[in-house]
Amino acid sequence: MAPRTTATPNVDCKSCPLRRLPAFRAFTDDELDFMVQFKRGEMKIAAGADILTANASSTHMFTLYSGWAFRYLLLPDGTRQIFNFLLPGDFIGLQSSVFDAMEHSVAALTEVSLCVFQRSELWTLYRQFPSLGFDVTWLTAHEEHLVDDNLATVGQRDARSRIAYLMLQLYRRQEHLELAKKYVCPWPLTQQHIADATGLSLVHTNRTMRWLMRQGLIEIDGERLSLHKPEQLMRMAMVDEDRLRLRPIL
Amino acid sequence: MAPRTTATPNVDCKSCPLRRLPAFRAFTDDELDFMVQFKRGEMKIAAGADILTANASSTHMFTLYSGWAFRYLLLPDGTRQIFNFLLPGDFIGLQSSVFDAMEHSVAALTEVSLCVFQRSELWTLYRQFPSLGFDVTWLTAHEEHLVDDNLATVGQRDARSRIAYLMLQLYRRQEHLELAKKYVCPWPLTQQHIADATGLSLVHTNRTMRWLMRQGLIEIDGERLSLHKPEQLMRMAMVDEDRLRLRPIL
DNA sequence: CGCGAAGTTGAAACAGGTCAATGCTTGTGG
DNA sequence: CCACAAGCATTGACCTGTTTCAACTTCGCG
Repeated sequence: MAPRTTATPNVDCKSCPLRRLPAFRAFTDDELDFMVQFKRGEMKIAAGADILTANASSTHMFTLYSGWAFRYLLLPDGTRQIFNFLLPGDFIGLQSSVFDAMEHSVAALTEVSLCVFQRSELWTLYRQFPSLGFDVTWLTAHEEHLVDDNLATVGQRDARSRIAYLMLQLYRRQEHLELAKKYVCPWPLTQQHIADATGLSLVHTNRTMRWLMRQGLIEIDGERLSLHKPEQLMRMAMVDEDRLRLRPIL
Repeated sequence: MAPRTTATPNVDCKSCPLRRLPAFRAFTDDELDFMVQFKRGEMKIAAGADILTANASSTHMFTLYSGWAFRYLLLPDGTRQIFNFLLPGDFIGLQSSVFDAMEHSVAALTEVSLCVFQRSELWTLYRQFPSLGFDVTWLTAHEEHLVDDNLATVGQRDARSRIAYLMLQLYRRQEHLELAKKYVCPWPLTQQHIADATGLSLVHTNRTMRWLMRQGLIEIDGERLSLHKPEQLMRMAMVDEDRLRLRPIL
């Protein structure tokens, strides 16, 4: 599928179902009015395609509306580090707006739909709606926090722990968005994605996942992940209960 | 040395020598006026002491004025992951302002002096000076980028590469601040810091550093690091020339 | 002069990486 | 409808980078 931009939005921000989720803070009418005209359209990207490419400057920014994406970097030796996975409501491309260009790329993991914003309008947003400017900072700080967590995972945890951690984190985030419940969630990742996110080799990722399955801790069937013993997984992954936050969405 | 706050600033923002560096963007008079009254005082923290502690909410934010600090997390099993090192001009404690509390801690690596800001005033900053609000986002995005790099390093590089990378990065940042030149720079880190930042064991960190020294690639004497063959180090660390950016400072 | 923090080194164990082969789907074109 | 290719998952055998344990040194400092 080719990327496609629709000039006339199919979804009006004011009636956006994503925005209505209890996970997201309510906007004022003025803020919503601004968002409506800030939004430039919508766009679909096929699974596997890049949304933004490292070192290329883009004139657009996006909010992920549906599907999964991931931020990553290709190193000179050909290995790929995935920094984190993006779920609906996540903002994409801020770095390319704040600096000239980004140092990393963003790719669609599944087919993805995006709300499109004009980079040149970002400054207007800061000027006219300080509250939205603050939201942009919030989202950036939040994403940094996710990367921090991933760094702690890759730096300090062993293979079992890393994979358990990743699964718990992605389950939690989906649960928060009401995309999952009862420790069962969509799971579009290949083992290669998991390997690249956790810094493990593909082979060892496979072995470790098989081990987790044999222990009856997890189960994967098709694109569906079940966490069978969440408490035990959490102990293994050394995660504490982490508070869910009310968050902004653009 | 006990933490100490001086009510009357010794350094007026308007004549701040740090701010004058070519690395930092020039502020307008209005912005400077605002900063003067935004700043609440100064503070010194002894080497080794925490500046901010995980899960504790602080009413303050800081700009690092002199010395080194680092952001870190203690995992339940006692290991420590250092997310990144902070140098003069870096902003500290945004996460604790944007969320309720931070998930990580920040410690002084050397003795440190800080400019102190009131968290409750942050909102005023966004409202009255969109340009400064944008700067806060800039700094947050920039820090995220640093963590991204560190994650790619820990996830994909081997021991030699990780340590070479860390040294090059810290040299570059110091050079940018005119704290170093000719591939020689201050180096207050212990091997334990390096180990915790790179996700290596202390012993292996030591062996790897010795190896780098025996190869004549680096030299450490006291608190001074020399990079003897920067091109070779860069190849080993797989770093490309990275552009230096004009950055804001608060 | 002695103590603690930081650095150094050897030896042994092991977690995880690499290489290589195999199987299982799924889609596609003849 | 079958054959074949391509992507993904799986497994064995072997190898090595890194960890662990333990000892010993060096240095700064009270």
